[in-house]
Amino acid sequence: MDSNFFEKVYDVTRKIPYGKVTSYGSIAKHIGSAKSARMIGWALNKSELQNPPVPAHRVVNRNGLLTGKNHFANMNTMQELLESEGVKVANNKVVHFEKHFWKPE
DNA sequence: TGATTGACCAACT
DNA sequence: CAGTTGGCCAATC
Repeated sequence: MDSNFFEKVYDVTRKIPYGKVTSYGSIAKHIGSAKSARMIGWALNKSELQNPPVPAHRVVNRNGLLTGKNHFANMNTMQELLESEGVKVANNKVVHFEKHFWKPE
């Protein structure tokens, strides 16, 4: 509504199907600003305050690296969630990232 | 109110 | 090849 940016970020992030992941840049690009990927991080940071909560663990950087794991309650949370959904994670990085990569329509 | 930072990405040096 | 800078927008200090 007012915060179109965050709204879109949350909306797209919630649309990520089970066992899929996406990158900040893709979301930002889908929103309209490919360079505002930094804002995605801000949005997801507050995502836990949003209702319903946003699966921020399905959002990784361009390299498939779990850059945001540090912002989770526990650093293992993100990796465990991804593995729990079928996404293999090695060294805080998504394995076969492009394979699990999901692009917002 | 001005300056800094922030879960990024891409280009340049 | 590695480090720095620019860019985007919003929130925090």
